[in-house]
This record gives sequence, structure tokens and C-alpha cells, in this order.
Amino acid sequence: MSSDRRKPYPFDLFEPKWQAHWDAHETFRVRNPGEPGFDASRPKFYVLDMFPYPSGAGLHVGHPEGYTATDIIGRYKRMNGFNVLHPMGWDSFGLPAEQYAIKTGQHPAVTTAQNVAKFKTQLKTIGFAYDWSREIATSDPDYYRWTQWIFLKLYNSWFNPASNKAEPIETYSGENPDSVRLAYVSEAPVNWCPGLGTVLANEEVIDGKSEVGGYPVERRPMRQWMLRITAFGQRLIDELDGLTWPESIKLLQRNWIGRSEGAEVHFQLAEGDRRITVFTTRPDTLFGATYMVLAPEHKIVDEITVEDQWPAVREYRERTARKSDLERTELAKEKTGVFTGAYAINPVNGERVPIWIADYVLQGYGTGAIMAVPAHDERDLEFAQKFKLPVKPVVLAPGKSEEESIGFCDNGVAVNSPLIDGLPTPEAKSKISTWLEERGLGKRSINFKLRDWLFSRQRYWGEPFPILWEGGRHRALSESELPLTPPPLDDFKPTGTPEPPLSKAVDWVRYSETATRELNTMPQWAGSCWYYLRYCDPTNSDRFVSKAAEEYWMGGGQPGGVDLYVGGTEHAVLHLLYARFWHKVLFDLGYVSTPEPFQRLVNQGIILGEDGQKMSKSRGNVVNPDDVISQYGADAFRLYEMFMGPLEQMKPWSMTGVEGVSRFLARVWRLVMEENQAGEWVPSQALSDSTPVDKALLKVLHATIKKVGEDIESLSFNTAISQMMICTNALTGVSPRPVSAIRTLLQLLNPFAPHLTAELWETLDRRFAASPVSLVDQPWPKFNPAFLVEDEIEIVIQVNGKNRDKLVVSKDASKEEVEAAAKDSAKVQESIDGKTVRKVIVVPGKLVNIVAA
RNA sequence: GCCGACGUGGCGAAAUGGCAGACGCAACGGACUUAAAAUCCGUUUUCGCGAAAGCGGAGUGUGGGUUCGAGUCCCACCGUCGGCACCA
Repeated sequence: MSSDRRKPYPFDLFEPKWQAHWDAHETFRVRNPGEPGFDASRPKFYVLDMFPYPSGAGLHVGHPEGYTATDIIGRYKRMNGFNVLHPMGWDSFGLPAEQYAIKTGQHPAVTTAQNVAKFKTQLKTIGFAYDWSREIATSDPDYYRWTQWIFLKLYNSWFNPASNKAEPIETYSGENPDSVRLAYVSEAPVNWCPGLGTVLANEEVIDGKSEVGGYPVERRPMRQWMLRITAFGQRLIDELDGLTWPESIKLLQRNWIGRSEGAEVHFQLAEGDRRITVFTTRPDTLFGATYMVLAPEHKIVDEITVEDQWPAVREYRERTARKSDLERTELAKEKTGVFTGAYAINPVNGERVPIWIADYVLQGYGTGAIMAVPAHDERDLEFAQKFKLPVKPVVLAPGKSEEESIGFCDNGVAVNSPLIDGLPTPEAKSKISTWLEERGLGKRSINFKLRDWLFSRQRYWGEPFPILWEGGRHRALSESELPLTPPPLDDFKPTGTPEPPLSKAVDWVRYSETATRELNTMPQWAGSCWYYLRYCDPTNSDRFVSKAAEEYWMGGGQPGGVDLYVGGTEHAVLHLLYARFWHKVLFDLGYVSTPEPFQRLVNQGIILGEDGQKMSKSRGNVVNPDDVISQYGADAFRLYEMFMGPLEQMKPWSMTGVEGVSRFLARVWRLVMEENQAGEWVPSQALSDSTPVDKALLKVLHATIKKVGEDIESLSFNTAISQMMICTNALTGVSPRPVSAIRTLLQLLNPFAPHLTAELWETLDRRFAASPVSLVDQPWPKFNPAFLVEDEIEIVIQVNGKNRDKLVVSKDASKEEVEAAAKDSAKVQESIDGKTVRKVIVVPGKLVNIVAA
């Protein structure tokens, strides 16, 4: 019924028309330095969207939210004289494509191509000003060739702590380069998911089950490729400072990296000459360390456990190994552990302390061993109480006794600690650290929660590693052999064992008589770690990006990098951290010109369903962009996405809201067009190019120019649209209607509603003198402040902060004149009657507040 | 438990420390129409008084504070959402 309804303006005719026009004329193609048509005099602006994973479901309304925002910025910057790089591509490797392929029996390359075609059609239907000549796909061999190339750079580099930089492996002078490479092989317990037939990153495991499919995940040690992101922990924290990112995202990254300052302390074993090293952030509590705890997996447990305790220790270790992370943490309300029977010597007081194992100590953090200070650590206290271990207070809480200070975990004053008694915690930490360092008993140390990045997957649909194995050792494939394409497997199902599917391609695996290929593939994050660089020079077959293109688009003055990056928060500690890491390696090795890839980051908020709930198929509240566009048009869709509320805020969808902005666009349409007797749209009779714009209209118009420009700069699109509505409402009743004012409004509205404005601009060109420049290249209108000043201003008069009267005064009125006029007011007289005026505040142009008592 | 963000009409929201609720939705009234839709014009935070124009009071999660003046700044609490979760 509603679809039969006559459309308020014929978007169904002119939207496809302009999309075809932009395509045919390559309107939004931008040239690189050195190419014909490149204008070096213009500054650059690189505005980037997080490229989508092309799923079978197509676009949802969340994608175009950020994409519309960047589109507005891009078009606006172009009108302001910038060379704008605004590209789009596909994050097209990944598990869902592979799973869908397994289900349907189609090759993932086929389904991926279909999905990409669908996404591309949808994006074009919204009228985004992408430079489609720069389209890339991470699963394209011409692209992943360079992903593999970057992997080889990581493989052939190490982190030199002296220079605090990644350097070519040749500069490493140690015995074993394999121990320091940024890409290395490690045998470690990983999340193995038999259901999916692959290992998963920690982020891909939720409540002990796989995020995709909900299959159980178990821990098992496997040989895997790791990337040494931990070496960059400090820089990844420090270099956040200069970035224009939401503070909350920076904080998320800082917390994820989790830097802790403290000390390593060596505890000599009571028997034998081995020692155990612990990490602590509270070396000042060393005198209160009454026992030690090792992670059950700690290697030294084998050596120190006494005969009698072996059965209990073995049993505990096996039980722990079977537990998922979930069971080890959330469900484990009660502390568990076993005594090894061994003792160590506390280095500061020579006391014998028992050594336990317990799963509340994690093998992966610090040294996998702790000194337990039950008096000043909640977890240790709980453990000590359960197993009747001694508790000795060594930090005095302010105003509390020793006994009362048990359980106090903040800074206080050292007590029962002969070396540092009476010292406040910070000084005590420092003094004891120095004391330990002087005696070789320990040293200051910094630890990070961040773990090295598990980089291999047992999947088919991903980048193969450019690595060969020979005689039990790995070596790099030469760069000339890239891209290394996966074998054309018909059966790419997981093997059901940790053996990757690529193992089925026997011929492919065999590289030579003696060498075989690495069978793992890279995770989906690999391709997205550097795609923003490839956009700068997407078809280059000699280099991942030419130096000139990189320097222009990513350098280009200070601070450089992508000027604006818009995407969801969900990537705060994944993609955004991984990409920063790769970028720093490339920067250190001299391949890119900035240390950071994304200068300004904005997160768009999630769009909820009409019911205020998260959109999901099961709730049946999913809004399909195609439906909205066919009913209201692309411009209304774009405008509504921006009018809903602040970009960064979570907000619910509303179809009547779409109708509202559609009505607004129809009003703009009818400023220029009217229906004739036959019901056809023709240029309005009210239009006039000879009528001057009157003063009141000029004021609204210039206020709109000012506000829309400012609001676009600050990404406050919702208020920019409000202002254009006000402007349109002001123009609606006017007849004759000045064409120049309408042209200005069309220019302002163009980045938001590009089709409608292009169509009306063309109509005005036909009806009146044609503008020499097409709308997309019109210079952004300048506002004239002179039109905004008023001769007379309304001033609010308050008495004791309450509004009592309003007064119209000349804009040149002095403070004294305004004050006198205010006091003259009858209503003010009434209010201050019988009171003494104590004080008068005059805010020029705004208000007068009379304080009387 | 820890960290962070946010609480404003019936709804989405707006407000450099200076007239709270712009703009839009919904609702109601009117014009146009044989009628409806569309369109146009108006009303709409709330309470009290008033036939009405209007007049007066209250009001931005709660309670305090700073200030001539607080939605905005500070403190405490309550609630919603997001992140981390035995990281020594």
C-alpha cells in the first residue's frame, strides 16, 4: 500500500541517474603524485572507513552510519580545496566465508566474490563518493602478496632494546637469531577448538566456547607462529599520547597492554642452589612474604617437589590442565592449591617460606611465580586463611593498628621491615629495590599484561605463510616467490585434528626433496593491518606502496597518517592495536613515514532496533537498508542516519524519523520544483534570479553557512541538519524566491544529500544561467559576519537569578546604559521593592542580573 | 570486584557557566478537499489561578557544595550501558 503511494519527490528517478553519472565520469577518482591530473597545490585529506567483512547477509544499517559520516567529510573537504582520498575495500578472508563454503559445498572464493558484488551494489546505491578505482580485497593474490611480504619483514627483524626499534635481523649479534625474531615459532598452550578445527585467539573465545558456532574450546600445547608485539608494549602506550582518539579507547588500549612497574626478586631454595624469581609491584612488602606460589605449569615444580607430595602435586596439575580458563577464574570462587614440600629463603630476612602451587597464579604473566604477602593482597589473604598460612602485617594503614592493617592494599607506611621501617610506600619501594639490586638479589622491572600475538590458524581461507621447513628448521621463502597462493583444494574442511587443511594438498606441501611448506594460514587480522597503506597505491606490483604515494597520503605534514578514521569500538584492542604494531615495525624499518597510522579516530555508536534492543534476527528488529532506500530514497536514508543523534552515541532506529527527514528533503525539492496541472514536476514559478535576498533571509542563510561548516568539522551532523531545516523553513514561505540563496543551501546540503542537490542544481542551471562549476566542485560558501550582527539585541533581566523582564537595546549600548535601562523596568522595580541592590552583573549582549536583598 | 561513559518532555534530541527543551517524531486543533492522503498554519515540560490574553510556582536521576547565576564545575549516592576480570 505505502509503496504505491506517490513519492514526495522522484528520488527513484534521479538517484540512479546521478550514481551512473558519477561512475561514468569517475567523479571521485583522485590522482596520485606523478599522475596526469594531479594537483600538487592542494593539501591532502585521507578519510578512511573500517572496511567491511563481506558477509552473506549484506549491509546492515550500522555500516552506512560511519560511511555516511566519512562521505560527508570527504565531500566537504573536496569543496574546501583538498585532494581527498576516500577508498573502500573488502576484508574478505575469514572463518565465516569458509564455514559457509563448507555448508554449501561452494568454494569460498566463489561465495566471497558474490558477497563482494552484493556489498558493492548496496554501497553504490547509497551514493558514497568512493574512489572505486582503488578498491582492494585482502583475499586477492595481488594484495596478500604484500601481506606475506610484510610477514617476511617481521620474520627477518628483531627488536633491539638499545635502539628501542625494530631492526633487520642482520644487526643482531647474538647466538640464536630465531630467539629474537618478531615472527617466531613457539610451543605454548593455546585455545584449540575441535568443533571448528582451529586454534583461536583469546578474543575469539567467550565463556569457554568459540564465538563462532559455540563449540567447546580446550587448552592444549601446540606449535604456533607468534608475533612479538610485547616488545612494543611501551611504545604502544607512549605513542597514544599524540593521537586524537577518544580517551576511552586510549584507556582500553592502555589497560589491555597493562603496564606494571615493580621488581623481580630472587628467592634462593632452602635445599640446593636453584632459585625462583618472582615479579612484584610491591617490593616494599617483602618482609611480609610468608610463602610462595608457583603456577602449576611452572617448570621448576618438577625439580623441587618432595617425594611425599608428588601424588598430590601431579593430581592437581592434571586437574588444572583440564580446566578451561573460565573454570580457572570465574567459577573458582574458592582458592585451591597444593604444597610442594619445598622451601625457599626470603632474601631480606632469611626466613624459610613454604612453596605452594595454585592455579590463581598464571604461568603467562610475570615469571609464573609470586611471593605471597597475605597481609596486603586480597588473593593471598584468602589463600592463607584457607590453608592456615602465616599473615604478617608490614604496611600500616593511616590511623590503624598493625592488626587492623591486615587486608590493606594501598600505600601506607612500612612496619616490621627493618630496612625500610617508617618509610611511606613509594620511598620504601625505591629503597628496597636499590638494596636488592646492590646485592644481586633482584632488580627493578616492568611487566605487561599484553601477550605475544598468536598468529597462525588451521584454516584454508587465509594467507599461507611464506615459510619452508627443512630438517626441523624454518626458513623464509624468497620474496620473488610471492604471492604464495593456497592450493586449489576441493576438500578444504578442517581435518578434525590440529593438522591444517593445507596438509591435504600433498604436492603443494612438498617444496623440494628436503623442504616442505608451512601448513598454517594467517588470521583474518593480517590483511586489515595494512590495508590503509595499499589504498594509497593499490595496483603497484613492485612495492606494497610507492614511496611517493605513501609520503603524500600518509605523510603530508605533521602529524600525518590517516586524517580521520571512523569505525566501531569493537576493534579497540584488536585491529587498532595490531595495525599500530605493524605500522611501527614498518616505520622502524624505513618503509613508512609516520610512527602512527591513524591520527584521528572516531567511533560511531551502535544503532539499536526500534524496540531499543540490539538488532538481531532472533528479535526480528533488524532494519534492512535496501528496504529503507526503496521506500524513502538514499538521500533520506543518509540524512536520517546522521540526524538520529550524535555520531558516537548509541541510538535506536525509528521509521517515522526517516519519514521526518524525507519530508524535509521534499520541502527542499519544492523550493525549486512545483507540480503543474498534469502532475509533472517543473521549475517553480516563484523562483527569481533578479530578486535580492532580504536582510532577514541573509541572516538565516549566513548563520546556516557558519553552523553547517563548524558542525561538519566537529562531526555534529545532527545539529548541522537542524540548522538546514531552519533555513529551509525560512525559505519556504518566501516568494519571489531568490535563486542565489537556494544555490547556497544546495551547496551546504550537498555532502549530506548529494543526489537531490545535484538534481536541483542542474535544474537551476537549465532554468537560469548555468554555473561554470559542477556542484561537487563548488567552493564551500563563505559566511559574512556582517549579516549576523543585529542592530538591536534582546537582553534578559534577572533579579536574584530569576527572569523578570526582557529589554531591547542597541548593539552599541554601554554596560552603564544597559544597567540603567534594566533598573528602570517596572517589573524589576516591583521585584526589588523594599530591598537593597547589592550587586549588578551585566553580560554584554546577553543579560543583566540584579542581586538584591 | 576494578575501570570508563552516560542519566534532560510521550520519543530521538539541543543548549562557549547566562532565557532549559532548538530541530525532528508522535499527539491534538485548524486551513485546503465531496472525502481521504499529501501539503500548509498553529498548540504541546509540568502544576496552580484565569473565560482568555496572561500571571505565578516547580523543573535536566537523588542529596549536598562552589557561583550573582549550574543541565553544564566539585563531592557523595542511585540507575543504565560498555570494557576488564585472580595480571601479583
